[in-house]
Amino acid sequence: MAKDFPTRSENYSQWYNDLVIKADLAEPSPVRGCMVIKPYGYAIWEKIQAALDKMFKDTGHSNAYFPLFIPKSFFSREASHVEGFAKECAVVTHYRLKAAPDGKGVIVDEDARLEEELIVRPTSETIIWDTYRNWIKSYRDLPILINQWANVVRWEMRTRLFLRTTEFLWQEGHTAHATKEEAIREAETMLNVYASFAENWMAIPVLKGTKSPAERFAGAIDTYAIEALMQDGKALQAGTSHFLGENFAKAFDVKFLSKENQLEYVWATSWGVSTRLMGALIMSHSDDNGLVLPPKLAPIQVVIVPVFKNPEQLNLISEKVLPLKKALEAKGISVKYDDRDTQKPGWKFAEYEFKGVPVRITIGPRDIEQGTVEIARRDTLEKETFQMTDIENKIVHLLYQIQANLYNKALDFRENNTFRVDSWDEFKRVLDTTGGFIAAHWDGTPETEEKIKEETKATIRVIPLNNPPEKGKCVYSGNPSEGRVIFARAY
RNA sequence: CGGGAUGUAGCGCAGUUGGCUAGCGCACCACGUUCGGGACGUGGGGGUCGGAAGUUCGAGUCUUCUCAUCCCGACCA
Repeated sequence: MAKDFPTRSENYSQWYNDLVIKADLAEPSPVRGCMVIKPYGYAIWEKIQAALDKMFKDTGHSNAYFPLFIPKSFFSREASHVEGFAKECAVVTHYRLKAAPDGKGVIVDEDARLEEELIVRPTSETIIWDTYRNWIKSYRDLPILINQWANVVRWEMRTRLFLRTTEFLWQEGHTAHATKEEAIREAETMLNVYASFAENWMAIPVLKGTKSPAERFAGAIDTYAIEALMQDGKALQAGTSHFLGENFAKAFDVKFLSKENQLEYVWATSWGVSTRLMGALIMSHSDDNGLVLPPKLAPIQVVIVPVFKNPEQLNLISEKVLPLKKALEAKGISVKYDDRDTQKPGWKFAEYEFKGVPVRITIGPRDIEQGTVEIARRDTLEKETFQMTDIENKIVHLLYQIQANLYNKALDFRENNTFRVDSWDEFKRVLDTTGGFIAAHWDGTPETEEKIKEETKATIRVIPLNNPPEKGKCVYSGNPSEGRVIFARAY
């Protein structure tokens, strides 16, 4: 199925696209910019969801659900928020169709025009803060710590499967607090949740930091983000957490009476990750043989492929495999025993390799004779033959090893592709050769940031948290700088 | 929304200066031999050539219009 699969060095974006489609993760749909997420891809998303959902709940949050549609007037309430999203909103103007006069199909019924248009949510701050107004009267009602799993729509010009689609799935947390300090702490907590998820589950090392004012979320006082480096040297924003200050409370008139009987505005945060994480996962670990999945997020962690010539042989093999499968499952491992006789072993090897299954066990007549199995790992493509005894503990250990190896490989890659740069020529040279993260001095002005973006397409990805202060000269303007920030070309 | 390209079977493509029955590879179906890294042979099914109009005895091929997709820019999680 994956013959004629391009390599990363030949054509990285073609490699990515083909990988997504041929590994059965997702495919383009009849609707421009929207994708169909296929069962195998959705199974990975479900694992991501389950892990994150638990982390949200462990940090005190509850799930709720708000409407898909937002009255247009809500958007004009917070000035910078409108400005940020106005250009990419889908708008519902009518609520009825009717038969076309010529009898061919249906047309929009002009008599069914909505008095106020509805916006398909690009994000839910407005409708949620409009709702919170009624929920919050006293400091006793705070904090509110809510998350929702939802789909949103942003009418993007150019789309790519998972990385940027018109409709995408995500979670958005929206919290309300009595004090500024508590809200900031919340935004930072969630950034740490995201970072820890990325590193421990996705095996992707990330940089934590804040965004420059130009890259900030529309309506935020401060935007925190985790940034990952992809194999082609481009950065990918993998999650954001915003401190929204009192902006939305003021826009939607959400006030509470404090302990001191003072009427005060509520402090807000919002934070989200999307199906874009799937893109990050795919691009971080996969190779020219296809997808590579970290065991913790692989829908199938172990696949068992029998090698047989006839049903009698298969029966002999199954007698060994079924107890092994049970033993592995008892250890919480998801196992697929592919005993189909409609595909050849070689075909199955290639298939599961392409789909990134971390561990493959092969059992054939030879093994039955010798009491062995062959174990192949996807990350290194190594194969080894082991005695059947105590094989389940070996597998458990191997899965841990693979998870750790993928993280370390990705970390090595990032470290080898992060450059301290002090001259403008070097800055441009790095971008045009290897790409990667560039730690450079910046004078702190939006003008310089904009100029750099115009000339190189590189943007400030993050101003790292706990950035060590370091006096220097801006790589572009030569003006004084207080510390290095991270530049890169980004997705 | 600018610049470039492409639409022929599910996918990837060929199809000459217009010519008679539209082809190839992969995939699919049947049978047989195979089965420890994407098997082979034989036979088979599948097309209003993106759409509309026009030129012509005759259009996949020429003309006009139209729609769609992809790439490159501006915008973005």
